[in-house]
Amino acid sequence: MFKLKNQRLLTANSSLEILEAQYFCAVASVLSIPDDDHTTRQFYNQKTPMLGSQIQETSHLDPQFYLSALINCKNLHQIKSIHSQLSVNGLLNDPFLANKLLYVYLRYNALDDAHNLFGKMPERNPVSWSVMIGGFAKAGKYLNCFDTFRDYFRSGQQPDVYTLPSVIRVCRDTQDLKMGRIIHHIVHKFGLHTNTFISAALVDMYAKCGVIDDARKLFDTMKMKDLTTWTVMIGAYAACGNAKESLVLFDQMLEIGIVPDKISMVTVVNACAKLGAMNKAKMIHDLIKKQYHSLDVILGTAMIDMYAKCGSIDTAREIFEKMREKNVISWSTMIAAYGYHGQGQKALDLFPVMSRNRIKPNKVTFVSLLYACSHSGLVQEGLEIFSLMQEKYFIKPDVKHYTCMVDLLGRAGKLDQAFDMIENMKVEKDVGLWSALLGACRIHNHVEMAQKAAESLIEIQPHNPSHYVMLSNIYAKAGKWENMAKIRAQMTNKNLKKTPGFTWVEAQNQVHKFSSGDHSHCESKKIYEKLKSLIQKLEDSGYVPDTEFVLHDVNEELKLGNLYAHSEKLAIAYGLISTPEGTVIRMTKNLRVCGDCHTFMKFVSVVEGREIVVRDAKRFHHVREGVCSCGDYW
DNA sequence: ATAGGGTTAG
Repeated sequence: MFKLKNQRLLTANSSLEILEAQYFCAVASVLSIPDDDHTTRQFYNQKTPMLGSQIQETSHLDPQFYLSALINCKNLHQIKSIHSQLSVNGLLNDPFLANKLLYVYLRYNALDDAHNLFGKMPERNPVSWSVMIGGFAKAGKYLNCFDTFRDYFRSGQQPDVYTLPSVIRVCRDTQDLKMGRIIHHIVHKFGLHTNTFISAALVDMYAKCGVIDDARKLFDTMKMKDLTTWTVMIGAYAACGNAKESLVLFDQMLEIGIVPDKISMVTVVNACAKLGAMNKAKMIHDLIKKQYHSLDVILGTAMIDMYAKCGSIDTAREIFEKMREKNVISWSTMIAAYGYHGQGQKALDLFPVMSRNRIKPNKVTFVSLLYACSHSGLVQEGLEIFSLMQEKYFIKPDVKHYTCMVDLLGRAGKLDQAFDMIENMKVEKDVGLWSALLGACRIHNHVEMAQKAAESLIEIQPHNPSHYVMLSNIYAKAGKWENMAKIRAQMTNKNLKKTPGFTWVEAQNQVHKFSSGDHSHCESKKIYEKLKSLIQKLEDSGYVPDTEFVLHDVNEELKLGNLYAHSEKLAIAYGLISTPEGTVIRMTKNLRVCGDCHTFMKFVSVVEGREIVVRDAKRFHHVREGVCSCGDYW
């Protein structure tokens, strides 16, 4: 029998039970756990078969015992309790124990306690330093991290494979490319470039600092590439808008026999979502099904997003339903999916269900909800959500929430109300916000307000040609030729040229990329012929293209190219895809915004009866600065 | 003992 602190007795019969009880008593006394805490007791008992043999009656002075106690700590209070006992028993001199204590403090985000301990540690070895440096890096305490790294350097130590990844991580998180390159230099100087931890961190750093080519160069020179390295590179391409290359790399990785884990699956699923490539999506899904019985939250959420963006909202919902654990991101993803599929009411319906499941909405959830309202014309509902968010959930609207509201009000024709909202908001106004207003002005032909919006856009981004084109078009429409000339002159003076927008289409398991007036595709001739005949069919049935916002002095061919740029994907689809008659065209983006394109799509779907998946050009990073005329609506 | 990669909006 063993006695606990509060003198209650614990009975044990078999030798194993004696060990269990012994272990539990010892742990409980160190951690100040009451002996009637059954859950905790069960937890420790489970560990007993492995650890029991190490436990002795004199465990209070046994470093090994404290080590396991530290590993099993459940809260900061317990850690502090151990800390003081280690201190009393003079065990802090043991670098193993002290380092573990330091590490555990950091794991519970007790940065100050950790730093304190670090300062008082009688003996600091390289592990202590790397734990502390890593802790600062993870916590986002960049200056502290660099300072400690420097001190470590100065204390006569060399940078090593444990400290450098943390420092490189800081360069990544602060987007400090300059420092990143310096560290890279140091890595070479100390001959550490063969370490995969360091190289993978460097590849990641370059990628997240926006120099993807440097990342790739380093990646290509690496002799030993492990799964993490591949994952970093695959994710990097997806993030910079070249998701196609992500999938190429993923295939290469599989080919050389590297088996993906959940994290790399998430990365490639994300790439598929960005591409909107349904066939690829299904292949990845099969691969995942083979390897895993169930989806974890993150992988499941990524899959919901992927299927929704590839056009299959139903499969997205199925996965959502099947997921055992769902967090706020899973719910927001599903809500957003209904939003851009134009099913605003279904998005709204999910909200109370989410609350019933005790998931607290965050600001992104509300962006998704408001977005859903604006794309389904649910004005009243949107206004209600907007005030609910502030009054019940105490979430302050940021510029994205306001953008949804401006979009919502603007599309509904309540332009003055939208403008008032912009005037009165206390958040910094950005490009997206003014673009939303401008879009609404275009729909409702409000020239004066459009002018204000375009001017604001130019003020924020004086070097973005698309804003000048917009303003010029607005002046042209209003017959303000002098103003228009001025704007055109400004464009010439600043040497601004219009950059094309891109679209992608997936046909027969291949992803094709197009831009306006682009003849680079190998089937280009066929595509343009098909396009021409489609346009002819359209015009025969009374379709009048909207030439209003095309630059006025461009030649006819360019004009046509611009107007129908994004029709190319239809054309290629008709040239290359064969699907059963009567299948409807599935869009990943709600179409109700533009009568022209909608009419066009509907018309084509009736005439041709084929299925394609079209992706929204605006989702791609390198398109963001471009001008998409018709593409805006797709 | 200490180090690198993952999910939602825009």
